[in-house]
Amino acid sequence: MSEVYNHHAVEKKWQKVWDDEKAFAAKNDYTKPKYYALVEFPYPSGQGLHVGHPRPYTALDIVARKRRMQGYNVLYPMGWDAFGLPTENYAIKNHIHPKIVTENNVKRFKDQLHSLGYSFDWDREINTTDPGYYHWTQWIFRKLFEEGLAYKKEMPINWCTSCKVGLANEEVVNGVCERCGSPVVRKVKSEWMLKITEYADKLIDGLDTVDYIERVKVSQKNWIGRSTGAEVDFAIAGTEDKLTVYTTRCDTLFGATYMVVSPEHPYLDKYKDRINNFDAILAYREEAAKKSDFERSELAKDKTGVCVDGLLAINPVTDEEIPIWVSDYVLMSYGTGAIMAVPGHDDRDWEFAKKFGLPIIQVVAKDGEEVDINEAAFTDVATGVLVNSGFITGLSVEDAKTKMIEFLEEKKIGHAKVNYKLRDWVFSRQRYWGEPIPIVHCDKCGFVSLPESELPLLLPEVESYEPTDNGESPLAAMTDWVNTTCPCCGGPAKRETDTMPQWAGSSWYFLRYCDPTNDKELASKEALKYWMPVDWYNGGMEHTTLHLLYSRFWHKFLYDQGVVTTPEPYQKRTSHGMILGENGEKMSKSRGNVVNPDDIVRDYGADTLRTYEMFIGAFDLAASWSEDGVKGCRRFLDRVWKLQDIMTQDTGYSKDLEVLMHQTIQKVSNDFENLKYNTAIAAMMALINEFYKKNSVTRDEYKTLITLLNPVAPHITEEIWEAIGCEGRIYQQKWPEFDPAKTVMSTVEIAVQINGKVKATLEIDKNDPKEQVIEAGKKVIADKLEGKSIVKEIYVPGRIVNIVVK
RNA sequence: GCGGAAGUGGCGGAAUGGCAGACGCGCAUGGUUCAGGUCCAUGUGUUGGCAACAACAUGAGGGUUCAAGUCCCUUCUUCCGCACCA
Repeated sequence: MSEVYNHHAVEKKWQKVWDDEKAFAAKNDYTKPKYYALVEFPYPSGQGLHVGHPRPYTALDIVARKRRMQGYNVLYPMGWDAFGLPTENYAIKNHIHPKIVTENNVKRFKDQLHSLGYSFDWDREINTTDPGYYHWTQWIFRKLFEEGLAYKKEMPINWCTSCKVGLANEEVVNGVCERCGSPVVRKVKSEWMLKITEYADKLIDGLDTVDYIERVKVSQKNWIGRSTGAEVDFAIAGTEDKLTVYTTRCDTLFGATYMVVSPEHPYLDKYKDRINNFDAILAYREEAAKKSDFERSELAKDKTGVCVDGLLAINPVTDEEIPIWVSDYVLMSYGTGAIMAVPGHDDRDWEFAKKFGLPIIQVVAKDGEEVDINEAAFTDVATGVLVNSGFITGLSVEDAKTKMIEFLEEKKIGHAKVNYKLRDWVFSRQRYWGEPIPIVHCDKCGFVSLPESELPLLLPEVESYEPTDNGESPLAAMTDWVNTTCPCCGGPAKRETDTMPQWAGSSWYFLRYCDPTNDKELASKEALKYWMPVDWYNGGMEHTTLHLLYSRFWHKFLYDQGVVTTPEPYQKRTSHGMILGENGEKMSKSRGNVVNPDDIVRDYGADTLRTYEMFIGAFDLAASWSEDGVKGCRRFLDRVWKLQDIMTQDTGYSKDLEVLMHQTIQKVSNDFENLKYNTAIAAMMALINEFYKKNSVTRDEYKTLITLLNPVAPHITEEIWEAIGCEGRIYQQKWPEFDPAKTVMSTVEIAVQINGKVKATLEIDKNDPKEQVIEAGKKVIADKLEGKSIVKEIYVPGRIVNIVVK
């Protein structure tokens, strides 16, 4: 009899063996076929690993282990995204240097990951806070600056009142700080910006060349928000100036009965002498400025505005004078900050016109039906036909747009135009624990980047990491660090004191894994050429419009610079669902439903945790934790272990299980590729149930089973491999193969139906001809066919006979 | 409002248009055990029936089809993004 399976001893034993053997180190042999599997590297928080982490890590560990068994040179690396606010806040509170906090957290995370038996190549471990790493983060920033893609701009930013730091739009959630939940207000500050908008088209178009799950592509496209339309100039009566608007519906130009400009529109100041109610407009602008973006949109239902008294615009196709209004529903940050209002055919304009009694006229009618535009705006593009619109009357909306653009371009009063919702990326943070921005400001030369030889620019030691109330980084107080000389003219200059956002280090880390210790370049050309692109990248949906988009942007920039050799960083992107608490709610301390993976590893073992997290449900959907489910997986592994007691020394597969063996190999192989880990494990459970039913398993059947199971439960299968006296290590074995011809039984049981309802079953040979099977089927249900007339007979090979009767 | 995902037993969840509920949990009965736990066997969608069996079942309502959880239309609910983007 085999001993009871002792996960403590077995797991420790094999983890040490794998370490000693450097079992999972990627080889620098660039002649072998490669496979690069990647999971998002964690932020080493003080809480330690969460049971959510192992889900994606295990999934790609399975892929990585399987690929090695298939003969690939596999790169499956891990590292630490270690700059960031929680560490800094902890450091401030406990008076410990963030570097020490990070070291402690990393150690804890690493121990935890190690205890789970992942096949990471720890020789390639990276840490974004390591100067040898952020050297190259700064190098890329420098390059962005040199190419004009990094610029400093005075602008209203999202300011977190508690973190005392500016946030990117992506980091503001429902008007509060994504991280701490404190309110976010607008504050004008001078910030470093990255021109991600320059890459908007490339970021959209590149999506057609990669294998990402559909919802990731859709969200990135929506976030970038490309819209095609036209810019149109409206003359301002009595001036030489034009008020330019952006519209996606230039076909409705004849229906523009007024205009609206954003409260911040520069023309308001330019023409203040002509505006009779300028005080009212200033008051309105102040009101609007006080509101955060969130409040503006929260109050969206109730439109507000002021008419600009003294300025009139001229509709360029009707030549009629129309009023100009100011309203905060027009955003200065999108389009031109001004719109033409077509209340008949735009819901927002309609609402505004109703409220302020502005004229609503119809210029689009529904094809063949009456529409009452006094009841609601008519906005349907598909069925719209132009009316009351001069030279475009009678055309469809699409045709009218084309014709109108031709007209505008000919008259030089407008042109086709593409706009994006995407904004440039606010790239500076007023914090200590981030990469210093390698720029100095010189009164004579302006902003100057540090020469490459001065990189890395080390983060200096400071006395206090507290952010300052005036919004300056703690670095600003270090005058002897701040004051420097200009690399350009040698005169006095000041260093930039803001640091980079957390997203900087993670925007290129996958490149560093290819060549992690290189001190001459971010990675050698050779290494990049061999390893890139990442073949399979799995990560959270929450990063779709943040890290995933940012890193694609940086990578495309580096591609344009000739630094990397592929236009896209990731060939395939998948996403895992969240692990919820037992009660189906999100795990959180306050809900008291947090499960610590250490406890599970201690009580049931790493293999059980891995198996359970893969078995819990469809990989891409959220799943609730269940301790009973964990026990079930442990029971399965125990049953795999105890197969040793019924193993025979027979070779090959036994006759009666041969088909099932081949089917299982096929199913497990396919399911591992298609994120269907749960059904792969179910298939292995079903297989061992058959072994137990027979009360025997041949040596080869057992070897195949544990080889299939090895990527999921690497420790126990390694131990069994050794215990039953097999040569070498199981991780070095070849992935089992199946013979497609042997995945089908020669005899099958089919269902016999009358009118689609099963009435009997029938054993047939799969090669029996159709007529013979139908006859046999009719025979089985002969009594039920009496007195009925047969209308139709259907045979689905190997599945069903259906007799249709009246 | 727009976009995305999901609604199937007591629970987690399976089902290239072809026998709905694989696999697991839980539960029930029996066995092993001094006992509890473990482990083993059998059963387990609902309703009716001693039974064989029959009828009903994939959020709701229609449709296509010999055949629908799956395809089409209408509709309800939940979750997650985005949200005055002209």
